[in-house]
Amino acid sequence: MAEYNPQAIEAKWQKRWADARVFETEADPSKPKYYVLEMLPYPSGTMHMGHMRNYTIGDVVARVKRMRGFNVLHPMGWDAFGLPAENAAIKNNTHPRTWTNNNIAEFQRVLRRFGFSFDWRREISTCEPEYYRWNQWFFLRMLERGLAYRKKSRVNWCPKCATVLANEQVVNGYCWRHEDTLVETREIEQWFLKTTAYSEQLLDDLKLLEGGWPERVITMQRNWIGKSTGAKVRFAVADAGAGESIEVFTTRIDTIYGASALILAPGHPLVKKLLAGSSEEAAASAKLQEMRQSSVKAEELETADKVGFFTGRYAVNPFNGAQIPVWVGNFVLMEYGTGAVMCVPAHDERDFEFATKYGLAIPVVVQPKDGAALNEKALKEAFTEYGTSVNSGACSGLATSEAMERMAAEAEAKGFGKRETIFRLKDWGVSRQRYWGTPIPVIYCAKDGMVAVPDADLPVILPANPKLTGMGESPLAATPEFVNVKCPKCGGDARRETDTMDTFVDSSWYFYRYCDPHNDKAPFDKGKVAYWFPIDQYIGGITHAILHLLYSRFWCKVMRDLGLVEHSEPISRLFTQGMVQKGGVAMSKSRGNVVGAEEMAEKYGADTGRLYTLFAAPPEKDLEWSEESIEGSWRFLNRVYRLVERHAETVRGVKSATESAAGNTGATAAPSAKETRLLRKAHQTLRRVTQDFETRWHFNSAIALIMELTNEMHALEPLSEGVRPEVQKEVLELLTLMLAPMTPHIAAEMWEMLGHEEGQWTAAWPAFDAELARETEVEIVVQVNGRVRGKLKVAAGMPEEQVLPLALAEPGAAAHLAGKRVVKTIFVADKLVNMVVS
RNA sequence: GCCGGAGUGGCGGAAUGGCAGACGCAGAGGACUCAAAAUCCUCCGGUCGCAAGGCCGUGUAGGUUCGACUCCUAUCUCCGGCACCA
Repeated sequence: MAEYNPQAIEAKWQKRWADARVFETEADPSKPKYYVLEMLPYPSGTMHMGHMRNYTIGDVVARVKRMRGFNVLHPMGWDAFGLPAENAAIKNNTHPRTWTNNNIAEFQRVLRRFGFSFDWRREISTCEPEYYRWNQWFFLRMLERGLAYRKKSRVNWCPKCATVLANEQVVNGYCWRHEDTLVETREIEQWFLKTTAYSEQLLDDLKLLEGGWPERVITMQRNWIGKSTGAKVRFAVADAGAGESIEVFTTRIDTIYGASALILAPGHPLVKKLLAGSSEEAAASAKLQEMRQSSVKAEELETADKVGFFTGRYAVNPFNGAQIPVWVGNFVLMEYGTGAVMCVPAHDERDFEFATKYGLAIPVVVQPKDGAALNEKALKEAFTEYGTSVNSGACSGLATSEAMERMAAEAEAKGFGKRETIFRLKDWGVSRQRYWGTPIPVIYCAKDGMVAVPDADLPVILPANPKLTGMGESPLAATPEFVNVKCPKCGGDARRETDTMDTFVDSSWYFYRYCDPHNDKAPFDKGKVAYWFPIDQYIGGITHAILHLLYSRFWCKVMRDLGLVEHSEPISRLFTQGMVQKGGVAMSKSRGNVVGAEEMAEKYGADTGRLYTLFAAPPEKDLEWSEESIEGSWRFLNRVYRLVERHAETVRGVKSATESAAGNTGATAAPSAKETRLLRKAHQTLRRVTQDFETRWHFNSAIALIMELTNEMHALEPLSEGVRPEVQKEVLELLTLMLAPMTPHIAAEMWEMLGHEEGQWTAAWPAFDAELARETEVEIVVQVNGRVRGKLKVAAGMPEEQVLPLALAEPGAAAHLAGKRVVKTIFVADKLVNMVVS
C-alpha cells in the first residue's frame, strides 16, 4: 500500500490543472458569473499562514461555486508600489523594482504551491507602467472635473531628513530616524482628490451594503464620514475688533443663549489679528506660542488637558446682543467645522470642563422634560440632552427641537447664520514625496502654469535609476532627465511634478483591471466589467475597513460618473476574516512569530495547511496557531486516504449511483441495514456541509461532520460484508467531493483512485438525497420538569398520543413521577416530551 | 468616554429556545512490536457514591419560559475600532 505523499500528489495535480487550464475563465453571458476576490497582497517579507488563511477561504468559495456551475473569476495580483520597497532598496543598496520583483516571484511560488485556483493569466502588478498609466489616466479625468486639486496643507516635516514624514514615521512627536529631533509641521503644496464631493453618497449608499457587509465595517465608515446637521452662526467682534466676525458651527443652535464665550482653535487665522493691540497681547502671544509648539505632541497625546487663554476681545451674540469673551482653546480643531465654537458650558461636557477650569459663566438654557429642574449654582455636569428651552428669549418654553427650528430660521432671515450639514470626512491627500509610486501626470510651465500631461503621452514612466537617499524632497526632483520636460502647450522649458501617488490609489480600482488586464486602449472594457461586476464576494482583513474600502467606493462612484461603470457600489459582499496569531499576537515578520507557508507545505503538504486553517476556528474569528493541533489535520487526511485506498480496488470497476442512470443505489434494490446506515450518514453529512458552505461558512463544523462520516465508515468496517461495491463507491465519492474545495489535491487523487479518468474538476457538487438522509427511528428525550430523566427510541413521526404512554412508562421518568400529578405536557415531535409535575 | 465583538473542559472549538462539551488537540490505560514510531481500541467537565445514580456546571446577578450557552435587564472582564467632531 502506498502512503499518502502530499508532495507528489500536490505537484501532480497542480500540473494537471495548469495543463487543462481549469481555472482560466472568460466573460460568458450565457453562464451565471461569480467574482470572488481576496485582497491583493503587498509583496514583502515571507508568506505565512496568516496570508494562507485569507486565500484558502477564498479558494474554498471559488471551488464550491465552480462545482455549482458558476463561471468563476478568481484572480490574484500585487500591490507592488510603496515605501517599504524603497526603504529596503536603500538599505540593501538595490533597486525597489528588483526588491519588489524578487518578492513577487517568491510570493507567487508559495501561492502556486498551495494550489489556489487563480487564473494566473490575469495577474497584475501595480508597479508596472501597463497598470499605473491608468492611475494617471484616472487622475487626469479627475483633474478635468475638478476632483483633483492642489492646495497647501500641513504635513509632518523632519528638519534633519529634510523631508515629509508619514504619520506612522512620527514617534511621540520625534522623527523615527532622528530620535532627538522634534518633527515640525509645514505647509506645502499637495495634491488632493475630492472625496468630500461624494460624502453624502458614500454615506447614503452604505444602505446598499447592509446585509452584505459586516455591520461593524458599515458603522466604522459611517462614523468616519461623520455627518453632522446643524447651523453656522456669525458673531461680530466688538469694539476695537469691529469689522471682523467669527463664524462657529453648532449642532445645538437651541442652546445659543447659554453661550458664555467663543473659543477659537490655536491655528485659527483670526487669532493673530484679534491679539494685535488687545489688552492681553503679550501674555496671550506667549501662551499661543507654547500651545502651537506642543500641538504636534498634543495630537499624539489625546488625553491632554484642556488649556486656553483669553484674547482680550469680545464677541456679540447675534440673538441677544450679549458680549461674550473670545478665548483660544487647544481642544478646538481647526480641521473641523469652522475652527471656532461657541462655549455653552451648561449643555456640553467639554465646554463645562473648560468653563469650570477658567471660571466662565454657566447659564442654564435647557431644562429636562421631566425630573428635577437644573440649578445653575449646583450644576455638577453638563446636561446635554434635549428638553425645554428657558432663558432663551422668544423661544423660552418651547421644546428644544422647536427652538432649534425657530432659531435657525431667524438666523437665516436676519442673515447672520444658516443651516448647514458638515462632514468629518476630508479630501484624500494623495501626494507622496517618494520615488516608488505612480508619477502624478502634471507639468509646470513658467508661461502656461500647470498643464496636464496629454493622454497620448501616458504613461509618465518612473526614471530607471534615481538617487535614493531617503532624504530631501522627492527623489524624482533630483533626477534632471525626469524633471526637465517641454511644455505640452508652448513647447518651452517646463518642470514635471515630482510627487508620486499614494499607493491606495493603486488598490482603489485594481479589481476592475482583472476583468481585462492587458487592455492597452483603456483601463478596461466596459462590457467585460459589466459582466463580472459587482464583486460577489470580497475577502480580507478588518484593517482595511476604512481606508482601502472607502477609497474603492469613492473611485467606483467617480467611474460611474465618468460613464465607465453602471453600478454605484463595487463590492456586494465583504467578509473580514480573523487574524492568525501566535503567542496571542498577529503573525508578522517584525514580531518574529511567523509560521512560513512554504515550510508548512514541505512538512505536511498544502492540503494539511489548508485544512488546519479552516478547521481550527470559524473564519471570522482570530486563530491561535498550534503546532500540536495541526497533527490532527494531518492524521485525518492520512485516515481518509487509507480508507479510500482500502476500497479502491473493489469499487473501481462498478458504477456508483451518481454515475448510473438508475439514480440512487438505495432505490435500485433493498439496501441492507448497514447500507442504510452508511447512506443515511453520508447524505445527512452532505446536507449539512452544503448548508455550511452556502450560508454560514462554518468550515470548521463542516470538517467536523466529514470527520464523523469517516469515523462512521471506519466503525462499519469491514465494508465488504454487507455493503455492495456501488454503495461503497457512492459514499466514498461523496466524501472526496465534499473535501474537494478545501483539500483539492488529495481529493482529486482519491477521485482518480476511485476509478475516474476525468479529473475531479469536471465533477459537480453532489445533490443530497432527502429520502436517503431521513431517519426512520428517532431518540426522544423524556424530561420531568425540564430535566432529562430518560430516553425513548421510537419510529420517526410518531404522534403525541402514542409517545406519551411510552414516556410515562419510561423507567427513569417513572421514578420521578411516582406520587406526583402531571399538570402539563410539552411534546415536540421526534425530539422530546417534557412532563411538568406538581 | 463612545461604538463594535467576545467570555463554554487542560487547549482550539460545537450546539441560533429542546440531551451542554460534537469534532480535534493534549492526557491516561490497553492492543500490535524485541523495542520505538505509526496504527487500532477504551476512558477523559467538577463533585458525592462500591455501584445504580444524584447534585453542580456555559464570566457574574436577576428575569422571561414547561425548558435558556441561546431571548431580556443589569454588571464584570478581555479584544478591536474611534476618540475633545462642537
